[in-house]
Amino acid sequence: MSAGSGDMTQISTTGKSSKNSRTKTRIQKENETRILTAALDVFSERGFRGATLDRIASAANMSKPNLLYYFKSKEEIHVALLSGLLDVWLAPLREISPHGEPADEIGSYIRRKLESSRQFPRESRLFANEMLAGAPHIGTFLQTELKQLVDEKAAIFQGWIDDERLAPCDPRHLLFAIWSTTQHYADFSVQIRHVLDLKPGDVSYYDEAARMLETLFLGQLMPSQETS
Amino acid sequence: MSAGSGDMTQISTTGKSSKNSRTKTRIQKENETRILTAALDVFSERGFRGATLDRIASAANMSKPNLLYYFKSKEEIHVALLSGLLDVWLAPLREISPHGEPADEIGSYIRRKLESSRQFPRESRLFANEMLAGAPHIGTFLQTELKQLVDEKAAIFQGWIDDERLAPCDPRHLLFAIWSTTQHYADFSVQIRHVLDLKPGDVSYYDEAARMLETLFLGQLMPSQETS
DNA sequence: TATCATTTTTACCGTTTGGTCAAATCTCTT
DNA sequence: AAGAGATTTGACCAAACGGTAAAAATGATA
Repeated sequence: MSAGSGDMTQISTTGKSSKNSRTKTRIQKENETRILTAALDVFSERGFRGATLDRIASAANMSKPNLLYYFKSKEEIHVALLSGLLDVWLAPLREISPHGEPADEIGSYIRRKLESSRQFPRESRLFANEMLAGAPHIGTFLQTELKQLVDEKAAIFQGWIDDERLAPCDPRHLLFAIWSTTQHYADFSVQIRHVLDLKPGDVSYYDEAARMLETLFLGQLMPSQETS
Repeated sequence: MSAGSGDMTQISTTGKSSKNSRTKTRIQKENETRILTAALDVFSERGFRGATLDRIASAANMSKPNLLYYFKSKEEIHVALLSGLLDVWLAPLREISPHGEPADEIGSYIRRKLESSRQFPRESRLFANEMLAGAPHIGTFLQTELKQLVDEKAAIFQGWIDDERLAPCDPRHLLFAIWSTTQHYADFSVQIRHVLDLKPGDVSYYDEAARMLETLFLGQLMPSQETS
C-alpha cells in the first residue's frame, strides 16, 4: 500500500521507439494516427484507467482486435501518446536564451506556453492526468531530462538575478508559476468557462489570459506602496 | 460524441444530503468516516473511473458488501467526498474583505490557499480530477455558487483597480492565477519533487513557494526597466 | 490472375468490475 | 437472557474489461 511505482514502462524523449521493420504501409500510418487521435480524446478526458479499449476503438471507427493489431496493449497506446507529448512539452522551454532581455525571454516563454495550452488542450490534460496519477510512466523523464533542462534554464534566471535584471526569487519556482498559470487554462477550462459564463467550445478567454499573465509576470500588479 | 453531460448527480453546498432517519449510530459514524477517508485516498490518486470499490473497501478494512451497506453506490461515495470538499474550497475565498488593503487581502488569500494545498493535497487532487473529467458532478456548483462568489469578489478587486490601489487587470483572471499557482503545488507535487530532487513525502518546498508567490503577486518580479 | 503478405473480423477467454441477496453475527435495550 | 434492530459476511451475478486465436477479406506485386 506504499506510493511505490510498479514495473510500469518508463519513457524518455531520447529513446526512439521504432521497433517495427523499417517500412510502414500507407494503411499502417493512417490507422496508427487514427488510433492515436482517438486515444488522445479518450485518455485526456477519462484518464488511463478510465479509458477503455472499446471506447478508443469505437472513437477510431475500428474493431478492438484491429486496434490491437497496431498496438499490442492499452499501455502501449498510452506510452506512444506520452512520448509524442514530451517533446511538445519541452519545446517552449528549450527556446529560452541567456542572451535576451529577461522580460523578453520570460514574456515570450509565457506566450509560447499559453499558445501551447490553446492549441493542445487535450495533450495538456493527458499530461495533467499522468501527473495526478503520480507520473507512473514519465517519472524518469521528470527526474532526468526535465530536471536537467530546468537546472540549465534556472541557471540563466539566476544569472539575471545576480545582474539585478530580475528580482530575487527561486528560479525553479518561477518556472512552476509559469507552468501552472498557463496550463491551468487548458486543464481547468471547464471551471473557467463556467465562471466566465462561456459556452462549451468557447476559448475566447485566452486573450484576456495573456494580458493577465503579462501584467502579473512582467508588469507590476501592485502599485508601489506608500506608508501612510 | 459530444461533450454533453449525462444524467449525473449534481452537487451544491446548500443542499443538505441528510437522507437517513435522524439518528446515527456510533458505528455508523465511525464507518462512514473510515470509508470516506479510504475513498479519498483512492479517488484522489486514481480518479473516479480508476477507483474500484474493492480497493476502497480494502483500504477501509471492510468487505465490499459492508461498504455498500453505508453508501449505496460508488458514485454516492464520490458525491459525498465532493460535497465535503466544496466548502473547504470556497472558505479561503469567502474571507476576502473589501475593507482591507489590496496587498494584505490578496496576500493573505494566497497564504490561505497555499496552506490549503499543503494541508489537503488529496482533496485538491480530487478536485483536479473532477475538473479534468469535465466537472460532471459539480458543474452546477461552478455555474451558481462559485460563479456568484467570484463575481462578488471580482467586484471588490475592480473597486481597488478603480481607486488605483491595484493595477488594471481582469479580476477573474487574477483569481485564476492564484488558484492555479497555489493548487499546482498539491496537484503536480510529483513533478515538483522530481525537479527539485526531493524524496516522495517531502513537502519542504512550500516555504519557498510562499516566498515566490509573494514576490510574484505582491512584489514586482521585474525591476523597472530603462531603455538603453 | 495467381500469389503472398497485410489487414480485418468473428468468436471467444479469463478476469475484474459494480452491485445484490440472504443468511449469519453482533449490539443494544429491556 | 431474550428479542429486535443494526451490522457484517460469503456466495453470487451480469456486464464490462483487456486481450487472444484463427479464419476471412483485402491489398500489393508479379
